[in-house]
Amino acid sequence: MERTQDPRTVPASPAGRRGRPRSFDRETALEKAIMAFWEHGYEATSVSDLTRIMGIGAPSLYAAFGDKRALFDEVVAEYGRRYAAFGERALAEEPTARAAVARILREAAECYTAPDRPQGCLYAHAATNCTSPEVGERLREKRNEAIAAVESRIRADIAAGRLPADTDARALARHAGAVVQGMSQQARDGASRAELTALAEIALSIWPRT
Amino acid sequence: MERTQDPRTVPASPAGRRGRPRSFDRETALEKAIMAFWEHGYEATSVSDLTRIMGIGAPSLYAAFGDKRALFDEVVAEYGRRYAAFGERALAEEPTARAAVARILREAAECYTAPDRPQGCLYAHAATNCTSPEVGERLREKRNEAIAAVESRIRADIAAGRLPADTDARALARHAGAVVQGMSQQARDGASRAELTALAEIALSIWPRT
DNA sequence: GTCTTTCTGTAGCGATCACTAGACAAATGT
DNA sequence: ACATTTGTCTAGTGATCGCTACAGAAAGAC
Repeated sequence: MERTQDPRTVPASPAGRRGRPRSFDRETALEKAIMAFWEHGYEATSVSDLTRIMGIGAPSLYAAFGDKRALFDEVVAEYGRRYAAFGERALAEEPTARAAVARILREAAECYTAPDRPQGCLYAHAATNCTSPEVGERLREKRNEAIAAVESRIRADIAAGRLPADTDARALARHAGAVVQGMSQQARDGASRAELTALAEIALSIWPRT
Repeated sequence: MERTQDPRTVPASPAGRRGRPRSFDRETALEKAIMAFWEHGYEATSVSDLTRIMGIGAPSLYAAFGDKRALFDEVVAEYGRRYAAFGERALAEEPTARAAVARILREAAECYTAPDRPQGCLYAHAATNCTSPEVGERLREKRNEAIAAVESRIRADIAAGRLPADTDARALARHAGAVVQGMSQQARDGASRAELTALAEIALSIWPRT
């Protein structure tokens, strides 16, 4: 539990590592995998797709990442850190639930239509209709956790008197979540950034003005 | 072009049809296929899944429906007639765009959480992350057509003076579409009918009171 | 140098995919 | 009766799936 670090996640070459060093950069390979899963989803991205896109052989992929499922788990985690953190940041940094949701909707419109990236949200689309139930369940939890986080932020505002006491926090959170999820779908269906932004502004008008 | 009717779609047994009659009911087999594709999506439903669920052998399936792709096309068409027609009906029957959208959102909450049926909307989920691009494109068109239909209904109301002249019809239609699509996702993620109904009522509050 | 360790490339594993050839079964037409 | 037409069944097609055995290549340890 001291020197034993998982050899798969280690950068391979720096001092102490014996044997032939890895011939590819693990991080950039993971980034390619993120893009592939993001665009085509878990099932529709085959291991041979991955090896071609990542530029490595299958045995190298399995040595570095475990198996397809473990690679996807790592992709989901890294995607969360790199591309889906704007939600948590907004909830943490904005002074009110309304401001947080407003920022989430606006940033979602931008994030989901960023050029040179797959459109929409990986959490929403990469594991729908999944043969492996656990993979689908993993992203389902991510979606429900996101809605629950908004809900508890709303509850905090209600408790602080910033929102009416009879506010239906759960429904309000589900509404925000539904709009975000619908925006992701529409981004994949070809909606422009301007269209999603206009959509988001309309959705925001349900919130009582502060 | 007169007596030649596609033998695959004909009920098989009534007078005039020679040869061994079909040993299963084509309509109920199609209904089973609808449920299977609705629940698991196009790719995740294998032909052997279908033959097991429909209770027929693979050659019978291919003789009666063509191939997997043609069966799915027929499933989509029948699903549209049986389960997704509430949208068109609302747009045709309600006196205003607002009333139509209100009815669509409320009926979607019910339709997407009907017991003993797959949750959510087949159009929204059955062909995401699809290996075959045409299949995915087919349902994408359905989704975009639905939004366009709402948009033109809104434009009619604007032209008739029932909505302000500066109303952004496209954004308003996309908003309604996003809410419906998000409701479908959340139904699949476990939301109850009551939760979706509450969500829908909130979304409706963006519309100016008539 | 040689030994050990680790990674890479080839080549192929068994399982499943969508799909079908061919033999038999069951109806109608004459 | 018999021929014709059509459906069903068994059994299997080639292709692809995720994954890996094995041999050779490239590094540190001695």
